[in-house]
Amino acid sequence: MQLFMKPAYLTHLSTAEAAIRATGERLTQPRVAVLACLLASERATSHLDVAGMLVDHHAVDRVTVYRVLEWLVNQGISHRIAGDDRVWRFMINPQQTSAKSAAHGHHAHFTCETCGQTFCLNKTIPKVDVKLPKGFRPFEIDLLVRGCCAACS
Amino acid sequence: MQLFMKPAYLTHLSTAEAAIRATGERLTQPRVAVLACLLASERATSHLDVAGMLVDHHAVDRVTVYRVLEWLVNQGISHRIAGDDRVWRFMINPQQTSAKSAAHGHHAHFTCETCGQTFCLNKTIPKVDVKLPKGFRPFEIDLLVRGCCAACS
DNA sequence: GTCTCCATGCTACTCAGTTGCAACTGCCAC
DNA sequence: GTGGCAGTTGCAACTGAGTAGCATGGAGAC
Repeated sequence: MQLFMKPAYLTHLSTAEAAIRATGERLTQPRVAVLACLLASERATSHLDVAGMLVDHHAVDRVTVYRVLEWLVNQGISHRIAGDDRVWRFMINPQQTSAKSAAHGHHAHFTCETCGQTFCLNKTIPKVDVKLPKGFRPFEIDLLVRGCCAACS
Repeated sequence: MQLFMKPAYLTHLSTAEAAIRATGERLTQPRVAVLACLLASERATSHLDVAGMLVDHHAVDRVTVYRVLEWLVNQGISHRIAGDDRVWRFMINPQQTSAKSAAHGHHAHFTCETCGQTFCLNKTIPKVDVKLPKGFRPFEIDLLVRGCCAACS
């Protein structure tokens, strides 16, 4: 008898598998499971969240979660955000498949000061017009909006 | 005989003292010294940098440095930035004196990926035009530009 | 099926930041 | 100037995110 709902990430396992195959790197169970977690989450996810989601069906060592998340960033599949609580949070890049260039450019996020959750704003890319001092060259622009999300308003 | 140069922050002690008096809170040596350090620094300063600057003339316990820096943020005198290395860095607010509202609004910073230093861009406030999803209310916008600073270019 | 090399899991570690508590001190009232 | 007290500081111990080293395991090539 199954008393608990299936975790949402299980429905993303095949997508995750395909994305990892596309990189040409090794296909392993922890990589598929961690990526499926990110795919299933609409919000920025910490390593602890990932480990928590996996604990029932694909228990993965916490160090491995760290390494897989870093690997996903290196592959350009996801990117990471430094939160106010000194915890890295991870999100799938809008262009899910692995083009490494996707890791660079604009990132825009919204952090709710009430519930602490972080959302990606990349669907509505903000216009930013920055004038830098002489000699400063920009590579990448991160935008973080703090406020109150729809659920907490 | 004085073999070493006077640390730069010593010239800011009186300004720091005045700013702390203006808050109406207690005037203590660690508060004056830490604030003088921030005033003397054009870049974002970590608690370790502050403790290092003070070690010769105003040695302050590291826990006290943490507490004073947090107090300065609460007073609206400075603000803090979460860096890529999970270390808080602190900067004086452009409107140095203590209006608490100064802590809210726009913050714009530039982080050099070569030397790791963070600069404040508030002299040239960038234009940001963000469209948020329905129900999301913004309080504050942080902008972080990554790139290469003038010295490293 | 075998072999090789990369990924994983485990343990131990580092380090930024926090907590608890006793001692100290700035400031106000007298 | 003195006394009292609340807020601040310093110290030691702790927490928790992230990292390093190393033996083992397993994916993929042959």
